[in-house]
Amino acid sequence: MINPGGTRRACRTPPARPKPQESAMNLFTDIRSLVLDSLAAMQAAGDLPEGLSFDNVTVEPPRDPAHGDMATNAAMVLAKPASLKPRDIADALAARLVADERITLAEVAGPGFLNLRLAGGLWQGVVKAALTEGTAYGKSEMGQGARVNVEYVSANPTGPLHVGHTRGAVFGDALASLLAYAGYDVTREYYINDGGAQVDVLARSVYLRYLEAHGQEVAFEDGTYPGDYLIEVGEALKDKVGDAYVDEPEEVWLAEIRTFGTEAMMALIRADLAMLGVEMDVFFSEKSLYGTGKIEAAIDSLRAKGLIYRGTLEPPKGKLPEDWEPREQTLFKSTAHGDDVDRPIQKSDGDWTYFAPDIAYHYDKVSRGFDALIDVFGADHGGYVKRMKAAVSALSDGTVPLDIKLCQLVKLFKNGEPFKMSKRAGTFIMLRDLVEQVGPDVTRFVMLTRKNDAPLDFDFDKVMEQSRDNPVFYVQYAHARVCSALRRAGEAGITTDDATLAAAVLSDMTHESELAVARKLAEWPRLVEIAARTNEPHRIAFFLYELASDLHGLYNRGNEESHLRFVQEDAPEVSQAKLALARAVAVVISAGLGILGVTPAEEMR
RNA sequence: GCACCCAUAGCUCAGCUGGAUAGAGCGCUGCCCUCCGAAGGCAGAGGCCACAGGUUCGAAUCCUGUUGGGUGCACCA
Repeated sequence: MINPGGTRRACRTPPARPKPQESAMNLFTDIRSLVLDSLAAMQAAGDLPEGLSFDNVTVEPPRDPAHGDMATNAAMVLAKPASLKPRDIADALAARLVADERITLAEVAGPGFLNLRLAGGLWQGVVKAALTEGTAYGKSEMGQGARVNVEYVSANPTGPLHVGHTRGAVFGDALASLLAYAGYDVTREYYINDGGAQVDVLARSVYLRYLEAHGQEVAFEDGTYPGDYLIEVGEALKDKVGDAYVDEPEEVWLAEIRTFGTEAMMALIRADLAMLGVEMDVFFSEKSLYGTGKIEAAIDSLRAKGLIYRGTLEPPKGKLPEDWEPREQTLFKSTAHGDDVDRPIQKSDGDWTYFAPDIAYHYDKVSRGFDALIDVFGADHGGYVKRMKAAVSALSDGTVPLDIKLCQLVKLFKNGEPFKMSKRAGTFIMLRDLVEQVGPDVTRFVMLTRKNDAPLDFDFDKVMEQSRDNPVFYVQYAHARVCSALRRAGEAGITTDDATLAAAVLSDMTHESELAVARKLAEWPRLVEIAARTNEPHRIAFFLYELASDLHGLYNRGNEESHLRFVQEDAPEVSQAKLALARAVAVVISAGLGILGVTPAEEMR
């Protein structure tokens, strides 16, 4: 619907073909290298002592663009270890920097900042990089191909996904894409909790629907799932086995129906995820850990490190549970790896606790050779973080970092009023309902406009609104605007393919509104690295919003100053220069939205 | 009682490895369509960055404590 073809073709941003040697263009790292080289030269000349660490030297965008294009803190960071005045270092550094053709001005400001003004040609380089590299402009090599496992969703296979799962699904998926973009080798993984008591409950619930399919009246008591989604599972079971289980006791059918039901639920969940555009690389079954010696192997590994023992835990402080009694259990000495108390891995009856298979699962991940693990949990699992980190630390001897990202709750609103969800009243909102109502793009983007650890208000009405109030439309509108301009230019007979635009001369691009856009574009590769380093994909969403804002500002400026317009029918070359910048914005928006899993609109309807 | 997360404009939120005069949106006030898409833009008002100490050239950011809110807390997942 968005993409009927024809002239809009020119606007699409295909993933750039892999380049021979990925020469990731990043103006900030380029200039930082220049600064470091200059500092080294100062050392060689005796202006700076030897043996200084330059690790804390940064080159970053200044808070106020009036200060310059970039700023470095080098003088302030080095003043103390070098026993020199910041001002003196800054002056000497400035003298060396301006000798480089890329730096037109370097002035000391404030407590010792060095503000840099860059040669105009550098902006041309940024635009050109975006146009020739396409959405690969901004890719980083910081990951160096390290293997990262991102586990997310991992909802129990007992029913369809609801809104709570949606946030984790979107977050995990965007994080995985972000890390891939930053040069990591990413595996997206889902842990199926198909080994515990809750799948027995599922099996019994399916059995009731099965009896119902045979015309029996059934009652859903406490401890069974009454959801309608099991009706067709019961019917499917009837189709498969006929009346074979109708009058049989649980021992006969439980195991098979458990498998049958779990598979049906996973099919449902996969379909839900597909609606959101989420595709996993690996579905890992908890059940596969049982009876295969895998749990025992993981525990043995810990035992070999002296971290398993028999003991009795202290009762929790404060309110004592009613039925508390001291028990001797098999414990994991998680306190040796930063946990608050040791954790039981076996119940008093000898069965494994839920923690044991989780240990085994993470042991498996470590064994598969991942360099880093990331778990995405709901905030209600916050109390679980320390023991899981302790387990991975112990299992990998501290060599494999585990980062656990907690996603806070999603609060639904309608017309500004909290939307109460109730399973009984049937007003519980499922992922499917949400996506069908507002679409995958809106769902995904909105879920990413908040830090993962901050609660999220999701207002059905606001999210459908097409205004600046709604960041999705705001960003997509910017992209569509560029597409529109390219279309019009095409109609005016101006050549607008990326290769032509990349060659356009931008030398007269001097207006502040244009420079603001160029600076923002230059910041993209840097932002990608920051977002990847912190595992925070929301930074991408905020960046895109700001980039869109700069683009809209420039566009509207063209209404007052016609020389800024993207399309000037009587001046094809000028148009191409303007369009090159605009098109570069579209490319970066396209790349950013690609990471978030949102399709860039070529036209607003 | 303990642990983890959070506290920034009237409201909803950004804020990078500690950096300059703390930024957006909404709402409020006033402007901009004979002008490339006004689904947009420009300008203005609005702050004790919860509080108190500490670290340092420099703290919304790091540390300690306090207050207020969320989540979790043996034998369930």
